[in-house]
Amino acid sequence: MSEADTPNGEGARDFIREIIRADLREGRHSTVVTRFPPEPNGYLHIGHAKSICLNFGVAEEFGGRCHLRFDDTNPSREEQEYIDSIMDDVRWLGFDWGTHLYYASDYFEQLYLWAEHLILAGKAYVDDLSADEIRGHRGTLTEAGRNSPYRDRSVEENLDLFRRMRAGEFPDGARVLRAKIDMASGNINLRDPVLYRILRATHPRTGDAWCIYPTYDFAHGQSDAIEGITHSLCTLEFEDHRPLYDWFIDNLPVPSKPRQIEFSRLNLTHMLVSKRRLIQLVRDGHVRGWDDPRMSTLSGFRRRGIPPAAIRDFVRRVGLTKSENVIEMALLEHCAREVMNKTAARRMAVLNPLKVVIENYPEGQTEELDAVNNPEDPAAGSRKVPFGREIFIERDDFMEEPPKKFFRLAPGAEVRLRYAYFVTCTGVVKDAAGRVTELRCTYDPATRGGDSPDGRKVKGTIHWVSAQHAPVAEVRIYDHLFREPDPGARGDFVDDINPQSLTILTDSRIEPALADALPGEAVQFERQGYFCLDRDSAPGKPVFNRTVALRDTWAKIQAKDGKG
RNA sequence: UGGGGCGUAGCCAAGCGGUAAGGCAACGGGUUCUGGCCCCGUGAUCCCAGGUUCGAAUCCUGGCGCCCCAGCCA
Repeated sequence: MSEADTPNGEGARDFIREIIRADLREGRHSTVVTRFPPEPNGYLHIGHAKSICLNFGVAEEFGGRCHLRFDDTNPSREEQEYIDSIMDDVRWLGFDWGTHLYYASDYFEQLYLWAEHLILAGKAYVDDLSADEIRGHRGTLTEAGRNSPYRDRSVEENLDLFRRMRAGEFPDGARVLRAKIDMASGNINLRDPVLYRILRATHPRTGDAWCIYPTYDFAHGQSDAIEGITHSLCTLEFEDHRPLYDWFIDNLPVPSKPRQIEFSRLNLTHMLVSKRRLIQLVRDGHVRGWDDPRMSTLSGFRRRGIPPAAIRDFVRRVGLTKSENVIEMALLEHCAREVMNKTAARRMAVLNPLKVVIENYPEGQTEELDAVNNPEDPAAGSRKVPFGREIFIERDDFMEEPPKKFFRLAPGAEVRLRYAYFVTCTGVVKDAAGRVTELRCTYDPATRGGDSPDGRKVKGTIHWVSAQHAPVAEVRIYDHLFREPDPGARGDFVDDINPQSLTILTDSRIEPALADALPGEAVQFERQGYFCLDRDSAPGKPVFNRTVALRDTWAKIQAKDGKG
C-alpha cells in the first residue's frame, strides 16, 4: 500500500490535501471520494502513476474511497486489451478499488436523459453544421465565434432530432448536439461545446447499442456526480474546462456536486510520457512492445524490474503543485536503488567474462565458500558458492597498463576474490590479435574466505564465478531510450532515440544460485547493478534485465580524467 | 485590452509578513571483503522594477518570461 504516514491525512501537505482538509474541517464533506479515470486507449505510463498514487493515496489517508472508472466514451479508439492492462497495472502499483469499478458507459442512459433535460430547458440544440463548418463558426483565440444558423431551433424540433439521432436515422457526423452557452466567450470551451456525436463503432462494453456517444465534457463531471465523487483531480490542461464542468453540474439535476482541482503532470528527462508518441514507438518498432523495459509505461517499468514501492516513493518525492516540471531520471533511479538495496539478494555474475587459471590451486579440486546474501539484511542469511582452479572475472577488472588509482587486477597486482582468496596476477595470455584471452594467477591459501591472517591489505575486491559451475546467461543492459533530456525538443523525437539503448550480452556467466532466480524478483549482481529475470527466459536459458546500475564513482573518475 | 495557469539553487520543492526546510544531482572527506550502502561537509535572497511596512519570497502596482486552449480526442 501507499507510504501514507497516518490514516488521518496528516502526512503529506500539498495544496490538494490542504483543500480536502479544509473541506472536511468546515463540513463541506464528511468523507472523501476520488476516482482514477483512465481512457482505455493505451497503456498506463509513469505520468498516470502520479494520478493513481494521488487519488488512491488521498482516499486512503482520509479514510475515504477511490473508484476506478474507465472513461470509455469514444469507442473508435478504445479496446478491451487496454482495460485489462490498466487494471493489472493499478493492482501492480499496489492499489485496490475494491468493488468500486465503474465505466462511464454504465451511465450512457442517464447521460442521454440529461441531454434531453438540457434540450427541454432550451440549453442544448441539434446542429446540422459539418465539423468544418462548426470550426469555422468557432472564431479564433482572439475573435468571438458566430452562432450556428440552427441555434434557435424549437425545443420540439431539437427533441425530435436528438431522438432520431439516437435511433440511427442520420449518418455519422451528420449532426451533433451542442450546449447553448456563449459563442463569444473568451473561453473557447464555452462556445457551444459538442455534447453528442453520431459515431457507429462497436463499443467494448455496450456493443452496438448506441450510435451516439457523449463527449468527455458531457460525461466526466456527471459521472463524478453520479458516483458521489467529492474531489475530481485532474491535470492542468483541463483547467479551462472547469467552467464547463461546473456549468453542467449547475444546470442538471445531478445527485451531488463534485469539485474539480487541477495539478501539473509528471514529466521525466530522457523519456516520453505521451500516449500518442508511446503508441508511435511501439507501432514503428523502435521498441519491442508496450512493456519494453525502456518504455515509460508501467508495464515497461515492471518488466525492467523497478519495484512498485520505488515508484510510489518517487511520486511522493516529486511533490504535487501546479508548476510545470521535468524530473530528472536520476531521482527515479535513486528511489529504485534505495528499495532494492534493502531487499535484493546479492549474487555474483560476470557480464563480460575473462578466464583466469589459478596455477597453484590443485587441479580437479573444488570447494564451497560462504557468501552473505544481503549485508543490509542479516536475516537473508548466506549461501555456498563453488570455487575451482579456473574462474571467470570481469574483463573490465583487469588492465595490463592500469592508471594510478586502478584497484583491480593488473600484472603483479593482488586483489581479493570476494568471499574467496587473495590472488596475484602472474601472467597474461593473448591471441594473435593481441587480445587478452586468459590470465594466470596464484592464490594465497591462507586467505580463504577473503581475510588475510597477517593483516595484509589489498586495494580491491572483485567478483568472480567458477568456470566449471557457471551457467551461461543472456543479460540485457538498458540505457536511456533517448539521448536527449528533452526528446523532440529540437525536431522529431525519433531522431533523438539512443542507438545504444539496448546492449545484449549473450555470454555472461552466473553463479549457480542464480539458476533459482524468480521472475520479477530483484537481485543485485555485486558491484554491477540490480537485475531481474526476464520473461523471455527458457529452462536452462536465463535472460536477465538490468534494472539499474549501481552508482559507479570509478566510472565517474575515469570520465573526468579522460576529459583531462 | 481573447481566456486560463505558472515563475524560490542544475532538477524537484517547503515557505501563508518576522528575517530562505528537505530530497535528487554535483563537489570534498570518512568508512568499507560490493570503487555499492552508510556517515560528515559545501550552495540561493526568492523573474524584474517600483510601492506599503520597523520588517516582504510572502501584501499592492506595473512589467518580463514560460505553459495550456480554436477535436464531432480525453
